[in-house]
Amino acid sequence: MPVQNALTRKDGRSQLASPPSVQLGRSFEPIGAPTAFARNEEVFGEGEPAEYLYKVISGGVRTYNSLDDGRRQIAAFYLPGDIFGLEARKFHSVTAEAITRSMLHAVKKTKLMSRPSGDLMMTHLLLDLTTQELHRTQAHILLLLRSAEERVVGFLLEIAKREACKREFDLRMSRQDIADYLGLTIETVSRTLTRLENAAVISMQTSRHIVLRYRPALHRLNS
Amino acid sequence: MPVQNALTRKDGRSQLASPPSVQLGRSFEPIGAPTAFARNEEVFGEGEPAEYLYKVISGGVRTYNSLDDGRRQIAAFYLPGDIFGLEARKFHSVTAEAITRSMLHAVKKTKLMSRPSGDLMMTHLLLDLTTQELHRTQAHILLLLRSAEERVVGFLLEIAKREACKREFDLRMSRQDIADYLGLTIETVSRTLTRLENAAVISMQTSRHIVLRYRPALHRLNS
DNA sequence: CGACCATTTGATATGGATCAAGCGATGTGG
DNA sequence: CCACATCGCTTGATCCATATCAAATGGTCG
Repeated sequence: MPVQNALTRKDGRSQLASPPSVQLGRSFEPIGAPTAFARNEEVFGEGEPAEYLYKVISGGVRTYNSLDDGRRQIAAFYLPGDIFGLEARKFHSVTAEAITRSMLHAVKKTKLMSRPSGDLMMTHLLLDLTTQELHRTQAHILLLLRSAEERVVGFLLEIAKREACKREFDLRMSRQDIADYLGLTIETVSRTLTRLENAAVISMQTSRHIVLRYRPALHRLNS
Repeated sequence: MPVQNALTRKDGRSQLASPPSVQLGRSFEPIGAPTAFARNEEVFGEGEPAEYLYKVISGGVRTYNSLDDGRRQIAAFYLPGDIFGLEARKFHSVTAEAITRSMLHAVKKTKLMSRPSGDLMMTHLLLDLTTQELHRTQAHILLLLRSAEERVVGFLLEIAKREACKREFDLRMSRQDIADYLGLTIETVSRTLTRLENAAVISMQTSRHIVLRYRPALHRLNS
């Protein structure tokens, strides 16, 4: 069931005061039907031509770079409502995969361009999206400098902010995904979550279900 | 003496096939005179309104976030020809300071907007700059995941690519600046450089003057 | 020359990686 | 319906890269 946040209401209009000119939904009025992707299915690969933008309807997507030493750096997670597929160059610099079964809405960029005043609209859309990506990326850098515990807490707060219920939610991604996003090992992520649970800061009914029990501590750790 | 690279020739036109629509110089034709900034002088501070774009004429600039624990994360170094001051929001999210005595050319954004077809041009300019920033930031993330040695080598190659002479150059920034950019301590940066010199991969006449002596080893380390 | 600041070098401590094993849920074939 | 394999996660023991603490060196400017 797709989560509907302020940027993804059916009518495609935001109710938030949009920082620059963020009305992303507007340019993404349904054209064609959403496509289904299976868990771990590739949406596009590094190096392929970047012709489409995608909007997550349900499920979730990870984008990543494969490192030469076999590791994987996850660049971002895209949750329902998020748009991805944006690239600076003509080709994708990351690979995108569904993290769970997902519905994605794809729009060909040239199609957007060809509509009346498409160029201006497209440029604005791209600027908004790029700006948002830049923000996300800068925040990611700041996260990577911190201790393992701070990274994990930062990650939980980041996800919580984007989920419908900010206090209790299911993680769509595996421990390995989280580790690859935070630049940690799976063991460290696991141990850190266990420690947070022991400290009664969070609780986990199952390994994928998180309850943020004591926010002040989380924000203190996230300082 | 400002370095002139392909993007900053006097006529403001690039000779490179520009990836998206990068013609940054064009919009930055001299309006008013450049301003001098002393070493460590602040150009703008975190939280201030972002009204101007700046172009580095000579010297260099660092942008950074102050971390709550007193550390400092340098987001980027801007060298002659680079444009900075771009912000997603209405306010600066970083502080900018001159790393050496620098000449900067400032252009008020509203001024660019008010010129004929200013809005379209401005949007394109912002998109180009934002895209470039996004690239830089993504590359920065990948750098931060590597070992100390790989980070330092990556940094040297990154700087070399942007300097006039790619084999031999002066570092405009201190060891502390480098450390804060790479998420390392000053001691680790220093030790790593010493080790590279002992391995005859680089040489340093002075601590600020770098000669890349053996590229293959550098690229191997950068893999 | 002397003070100051940036850099280097040395000794030790430690957070997180690595290696290894155990556990719990889920699914499959007999 | 149960034995068993598989997969994702957790837990434990040890190791190592980098931080930390401390001091020496060198370069610059008054």
